[in-house]
Amino acid sequence: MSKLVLLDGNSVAFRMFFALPLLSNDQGVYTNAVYGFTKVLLKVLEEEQPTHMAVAFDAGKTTFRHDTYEAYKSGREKTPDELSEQLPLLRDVLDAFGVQRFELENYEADDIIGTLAKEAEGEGFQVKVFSGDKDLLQLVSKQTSVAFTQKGISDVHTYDVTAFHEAYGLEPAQLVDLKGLMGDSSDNIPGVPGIGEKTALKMLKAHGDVEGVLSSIEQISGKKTKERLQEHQDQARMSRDLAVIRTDVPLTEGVEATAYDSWNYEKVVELFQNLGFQSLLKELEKEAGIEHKLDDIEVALQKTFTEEMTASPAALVVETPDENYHHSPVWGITVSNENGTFVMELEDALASDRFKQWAGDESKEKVVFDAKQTTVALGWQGVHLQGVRFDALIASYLIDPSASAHDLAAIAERQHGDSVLHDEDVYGKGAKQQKPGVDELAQHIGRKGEALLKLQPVLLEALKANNQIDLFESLEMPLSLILGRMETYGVQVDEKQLQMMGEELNETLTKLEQEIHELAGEAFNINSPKQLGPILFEKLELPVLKKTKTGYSTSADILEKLQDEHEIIPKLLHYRQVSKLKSTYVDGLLKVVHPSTGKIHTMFNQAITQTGRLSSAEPNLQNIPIRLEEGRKIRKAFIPSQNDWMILAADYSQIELRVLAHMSQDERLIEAFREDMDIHTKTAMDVFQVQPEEVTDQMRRSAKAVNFGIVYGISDYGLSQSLGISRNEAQSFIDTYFATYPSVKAYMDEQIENAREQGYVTTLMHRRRYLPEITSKNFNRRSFAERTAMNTPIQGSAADVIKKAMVDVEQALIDEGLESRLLLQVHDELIFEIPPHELDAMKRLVPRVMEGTIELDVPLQADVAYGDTWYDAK
DNA sequence: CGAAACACGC
DNA sequence: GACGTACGTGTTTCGA
Repeated sequence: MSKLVLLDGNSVAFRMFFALPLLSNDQGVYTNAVYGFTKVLLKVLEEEQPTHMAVAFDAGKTTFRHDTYEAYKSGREKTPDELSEQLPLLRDVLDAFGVQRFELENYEADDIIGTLAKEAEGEGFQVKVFSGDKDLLQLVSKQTSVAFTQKGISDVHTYDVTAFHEAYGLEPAQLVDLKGLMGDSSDNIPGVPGIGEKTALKMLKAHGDVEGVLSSIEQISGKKTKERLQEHQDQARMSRDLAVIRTDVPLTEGVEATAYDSWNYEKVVELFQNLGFQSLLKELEKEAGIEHKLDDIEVALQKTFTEEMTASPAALVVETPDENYHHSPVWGITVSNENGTFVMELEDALASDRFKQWAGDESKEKVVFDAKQTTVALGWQGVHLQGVRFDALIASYLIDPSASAHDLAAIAERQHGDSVLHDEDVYGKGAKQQKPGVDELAQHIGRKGEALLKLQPVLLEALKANNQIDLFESLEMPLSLILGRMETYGVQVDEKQLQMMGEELNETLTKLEQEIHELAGEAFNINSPKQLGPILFEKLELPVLKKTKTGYSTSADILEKLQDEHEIIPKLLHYRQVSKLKSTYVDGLLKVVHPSTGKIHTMFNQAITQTGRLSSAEPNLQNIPIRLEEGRKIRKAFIPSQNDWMILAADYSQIELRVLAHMSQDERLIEAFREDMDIHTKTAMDVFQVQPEEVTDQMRRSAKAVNFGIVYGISDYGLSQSLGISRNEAQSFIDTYFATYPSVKAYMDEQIENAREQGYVTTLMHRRRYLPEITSKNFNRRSFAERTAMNTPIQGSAADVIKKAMVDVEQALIDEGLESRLLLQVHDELIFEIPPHELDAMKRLVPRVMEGTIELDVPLQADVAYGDTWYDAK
């Protein structure tokens, strides 16, 4: 059967413009709307497989609708220049794809679509319309369905007759009558004042259409409604007419001209190159099965580690194909220096004393990508690596943490075109990963070594230009070695303890499961929100407070509001909590215990967060439960690795707010910290203007939430959610806070100003975060960038401080000849294991070093706790 | 295999 | 007038 796909060009481009960040290509032309439009087009062509296709555009400013109603679509904001300059490009896109386009003076795109759809229907076509707004829904019929993009590119809602009935309870043709009565503010269609969607729907269900309603005014209930209908009869008729999509537009060509065959590969490639659509080009190549070939480089496959390989500096690659370098095999080693590029099998390298000596020689300079991975991977092979001077991963991350893919291939591509293939393209991914033949492997990892050597001076220059040499050399590089040691050393886990807890949790789960099924009256999978939703909100008829895009929301904050509605709720909440503990923390941790040592070796990612914080993965040891006692018990399973040793934890008190006090120079905040006051109580006193003894729990809770918001850059909405208050109240809290601490306000404004002027904000130690969206026309994007501008210097500087403390603590341990070991970092907290005889020394040393690592205008404070397990270090 | 929903920490 | 709202990691379910 023939299938015609019709796309509303302006409205899709408009949606995409606001949905996507303001991208521009290398000539400075904005391309986000074109990009989004192209994505939609590609998707439509692939998924719909149309035999016929056309895109309609609005032409000119005025249409026949303005003849009947001058104010049609008035009051709309002018199309931003950034968008209108993209519209001509859409035509190039369509031409390259060989898609017919239509536009006609005096008519809107909607009318062209209506006309083509009608004609196609007459010829027995199946028709599908794509648009960014709902006006076109009136075209829905047996043969025609209408899809509109909600937000983003992938979120598309399709309406056929059935779906339309379900959504509106009307016939598609009645949509115009609906608009006739209720109007449409976006098109400035007046409708009947005072009549909204509810009333209009009710009347239409009873009387069919606008005429039907008007001729039975007497039967309409409600005096006001009656009066309004009487008074605005003509306006209702006119509004209805305005909403009607024409199906008789005098097009010069009809459906036969929209026949679609396929697109021309060369033309599309050229177009994408001009527009700078790298990712789309890649997709094209993949689909066309075009393999990315690079010219072979000269690589020497070595059996022995020769003298010429020891030249300094050298790039070193230790190829670990699995993401987890603690367990990954090593597929090969590259050394690249002035004498050439050399690749060795691991076994051959390990058999070479000269290699081990070279690796351990501090004076032999090594350039690597991911110093921690390289050092740790060699460490597991019994090779002690020293002399690592430059880590391209960390350099790239410091230069711009947002540069999404910090993999060598991507960095090399950015700096000097593609010279390294992506691991995925060489090895395959997931279950399909495979070790290639020696020659292919040698080429691949040889290229990595060469790229590294070339990259190093370029990245170094960029670091210099950013004033980040000190940050790089004195903070992040030393830190990466420390993190590597922490990871390799690992944390001891009491497996028996975990297993016991697992059994207890299982019993609780079985019991709760039974009770929940009983209360629900049927058995179902409690872990499935999709099954749980209907049970709660249909079967048990609990009030629906929030929906997700796929169904009912059953998240904890919603369930908490339903606590008293049904006794199943508390049990559900408990079930969720216990099930999380069991799966993530008991089973999850047991799964990653190293079989021979009984230890857990996490990986700290030093190059991922946008603020400069670390993250931890496989397992994540930065989110072990603490808030609720039941979960906190998990910490009993984290124990010292040697008999009689202890766990010692030291955490900074309010480090972010102290950093804020220092950077903003706010006198009240500085004073509060100098006098060591409880900061939330102090904030409550200042904001509510009360004496210390008048601060209620509620006041302190509110103040704490506001401080939390300051630290994490949450919005008025976020604050309102966490306090369970309205958005307005939340906003007025924030306003009062800023009025109370004017220097903080000034500081925040200054950060936003910085971001606007330089494009980025910085931390105490020159860490950087770019915020291009600070100038976005999209309110959300701009607001988010503004909050980020305020928050990143605070959170990022706090991250700087604790990172420096880690470097200092490690040095102090060496200087003092202590055996205590740093195990973990949890953002504002350091965790050690210590021999008992070092307890007194560590109790003094750790806070002293942490507090003294940097001098601010407020004192830093670190509190120490210790015990036999992590649980007891409280 | 990837997306969505949910939950844990800071 | 609506937008969709700290980050990062991990588990489970579910549909392609």
